[in-house]
Amino acid sequence: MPASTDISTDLDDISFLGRLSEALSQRIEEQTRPLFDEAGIIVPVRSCSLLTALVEAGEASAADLARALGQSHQLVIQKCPALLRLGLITQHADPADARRKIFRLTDAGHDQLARIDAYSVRIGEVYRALFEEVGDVHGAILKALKALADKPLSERIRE
Amino acid sequence: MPASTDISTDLDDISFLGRLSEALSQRIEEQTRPLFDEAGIIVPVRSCSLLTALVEAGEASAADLARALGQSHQLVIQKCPALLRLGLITQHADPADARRKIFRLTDAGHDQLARIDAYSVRIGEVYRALFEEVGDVHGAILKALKALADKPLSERIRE
DNA sequence: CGTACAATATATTGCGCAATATGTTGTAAT
DNA sequence: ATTACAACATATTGCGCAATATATTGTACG
Repeated sequence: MPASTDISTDLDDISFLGRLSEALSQRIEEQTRPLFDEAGIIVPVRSCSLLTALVEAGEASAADLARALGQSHQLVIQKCPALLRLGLITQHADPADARRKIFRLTDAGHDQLARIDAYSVRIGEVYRALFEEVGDVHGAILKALKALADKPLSERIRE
Repeated sequence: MPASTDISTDLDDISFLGRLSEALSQRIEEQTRPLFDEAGIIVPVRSCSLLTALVEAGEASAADLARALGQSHQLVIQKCPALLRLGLITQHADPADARRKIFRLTDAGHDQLARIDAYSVRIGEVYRALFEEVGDVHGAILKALKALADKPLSERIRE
């Protein structure tokens, strides 16, 4: 367990917001894993979206999935071996294009997605309640992301 | 450069907030490094707080720094060799306790902190302006962190 | 004194991601 | 047809962090 004590909230420290948001990310991930374990979900938390994208596509290559997810296709390829080992996906040669290898969900993969799906409504409620409680975290982060994309810190500091 | 395209904002996905906050953390870090390079700051972005804690303490062991920073002392010890190599800190035996090794800032280390310090006022202004623009991101994240510490996701989902 | 235990430092290993490099196969231009 | 290039898959390497294990030294207590 990471040391989850104080985090500097000093506005003059350029990284303080980075540290805070990273801490939130970690906390969510570390609270998700036990939840998945209880529910018999063996999918790596970081690969859920991959499976979701795959079920939506029916079948897809690593490059397809990467495009769908906005990730690098190297990252997708790094994640796939674990999913293959867990028996959640299968890999096939593409008869039409020898470069491509096609992934498909197995029955076990569908089962896992169904288990995840069983939580989705409740999860939506939980997050909405959380935002009610603490304010619109995700809206705020989205806006901050966009603002920093439009005008990076370096530019802001020069003005 | 990480693929910085779309990120799922689907509330029903338990990890969406984790991904969002991680993206923010990454964006800040990747915008900080070039800024540091311009300013002749060679400190690893993630080790700034370590140097700050060290200058405040005057001298400190890895365990001291870990306590001050709320990090594991293993992590501190992992960061120190790089700072030693960069000539920013020195390591000394503690005459009073052979277990402890004491770190001190070198002149170069003080110089680096001075360079960082030269930005701090401006950085505070930039963040305040950012929060004016997009809302109180850091307040929201802090509250979310606290809320999840008080009542974890698993508990919230069961209710 | 000696024995258990606490505190410290450190090495090792594993995980997830980024970056880079390589090799293969399709495609388009000449 | 050859040549160049694009797309794809994959291996390798490195980074930062977490977790574990180990060794050393101090401390407290019998």
